[in-house]
Amino acid sequence: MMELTRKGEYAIRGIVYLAGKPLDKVCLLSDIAAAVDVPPTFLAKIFQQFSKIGLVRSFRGTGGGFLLGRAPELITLLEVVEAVEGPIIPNRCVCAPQDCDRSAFCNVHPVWKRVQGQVRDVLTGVTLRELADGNNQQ
Amino acid sequence: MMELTRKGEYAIRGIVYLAGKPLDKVCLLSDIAAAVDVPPTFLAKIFQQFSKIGLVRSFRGTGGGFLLGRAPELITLLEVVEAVEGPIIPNRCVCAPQDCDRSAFCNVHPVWKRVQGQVRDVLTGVTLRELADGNNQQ
DNA sequence: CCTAAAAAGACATTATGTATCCTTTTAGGG
DNA sequence: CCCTAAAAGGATACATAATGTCTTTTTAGG
Ligand code: SF4
Ligand code: SF4
Repeated sequence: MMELTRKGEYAIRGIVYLAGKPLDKVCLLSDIAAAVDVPPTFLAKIFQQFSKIGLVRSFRGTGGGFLLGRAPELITLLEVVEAVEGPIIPNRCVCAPQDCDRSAFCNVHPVWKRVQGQVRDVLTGVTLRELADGNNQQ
Repeated sequence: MMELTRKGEYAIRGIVYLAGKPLDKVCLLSDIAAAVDVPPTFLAKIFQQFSKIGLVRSFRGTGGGFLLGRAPELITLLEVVEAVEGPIIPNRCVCAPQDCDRSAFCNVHPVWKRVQGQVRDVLTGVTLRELADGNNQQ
């Protein structure tokens, strides 16, 4: 239960790699993919998603590539995860109580709310800066 | 991400229903399924799993059915969830660091450990007694 | 023995995850 | 103005997991 998908794992690897580079260093997708050991075509899809919401910026054509959309200390792990995995929802009713007609009197419902809060808190408390420091720094 | 499956949801509904009954009241699967609005055949599979690990006790044949394996205040939500969904694993490496050769220098790894701990803490802090009280009590 | 009820196992269907491939767009450089 | 590099977008293929259902077997009471 509650398992991150490959996509999410790859997404984190990729963007943490970027976070370890200078902010203005344009990185080739193929280089990133090779460095973090992710299928390049898959990572391409992931970075397209990142690009759409501004987490990374992209440049096409010769000399193109990717760089981080913001300073790594301003990007939380929660943002990254939710960008590719969708919102943190331990149970359907957390997001859509109206879908379950038991939610009115259900004592389990608030527990999932609490789980959601805790997970979000942990992930919000971690920035890409912290994740990048100590390893792929150069 | 992190979404409970139907199976998990159904499992909780079913066992919470049992927890709301007297400890010695044998309940028919068909009755439970109807009361908590779950496909009976599916709930049967779930309760078989519960039965194997002693979370519920079962009796076959005429007059048979299910009852709770222990007092509801002694069964945590974590037990119930892990029984049907498997362990709480936010990422593969939490359970098997050796599977990822990056785990040695990875700063993300401890974050997932923390997530796991928080979720488990929340679920451990809730017993079936608390979940049953206030609604299907009779 | 007959019937009620759970256990066990096989099967069917759908949804999700995990990619790959091909075509199109964009941009730089000669 | 072309040629090439590189990302964007769309379609597709395959594997795995989720969500059930069905049938047969075992167990137990009356
Ligand atoms: S029964 Fe309770 S926990 Fe389950 S989906 Fe409905 S509100 Fe949520
Ligand atoms: S890279 Fe880090 S977070 Fe990802 S699987 Fe490996 S150890 Fe875990």
